[in-house]
Amino acid sequence: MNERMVARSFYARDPLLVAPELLNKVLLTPRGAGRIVEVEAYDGPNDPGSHAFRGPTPRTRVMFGPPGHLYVYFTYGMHWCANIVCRTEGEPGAVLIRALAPLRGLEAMRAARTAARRDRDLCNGPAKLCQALGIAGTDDGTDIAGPHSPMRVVDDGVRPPAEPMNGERIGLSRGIELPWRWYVAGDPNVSRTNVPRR
DNA sequence: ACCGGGATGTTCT
DNA sequence: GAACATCCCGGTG
Repeated sequence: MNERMVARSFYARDPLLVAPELLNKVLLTPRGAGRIVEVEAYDGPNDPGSHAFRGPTPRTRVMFGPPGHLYVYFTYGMHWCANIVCRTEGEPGAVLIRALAPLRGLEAMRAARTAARRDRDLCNGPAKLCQALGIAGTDDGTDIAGPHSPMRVVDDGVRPPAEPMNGERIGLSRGIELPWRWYVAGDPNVSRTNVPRR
């Protein structure tokens, strides 16, 4: 199947526009690949739920850089989560990848995620997919939009859903009222469906 | 199925 | 010292 790489200009926009358009695109890594089925937008200085809300810190500096790079952060003392940086240098914004439908590298994913009892548990959460694909702190700042990036997003012809599911983001204490989570209706790899929609 | 609590350590107040 | 863009396990129904 024809795979077209998502260009940097795609990411150089408002994360609220980028997020739903990432649905059904494919995240490619050296370890495996998966179709993006759930995302959340984080709107930088306008968003109390964003790590960038209070300005840059050593941890969040990548989010203030150019678009098309990975912002990978460590949380709860054991988990990594991965975002794609949006907008442009000095104007932070990001899209958190929350779930993938595994496509390739299933054996490696199973080996990396011994707690997963079924394949749908391999990548159905932001930290799970990082564990499955081996994404960690060393990947913070990785360019995923360069001509030879080993990690990148491709469009394989499956279009984003015309009417994605949409609702409040998960796990936040601030900015929870903003409906900036999108996911593919009916996909079994979505982390949670039992939450408000609109 | 649903719910509650513990794990585990970096980041920022 | 508290918060944390989470996950896993063991309880109950």
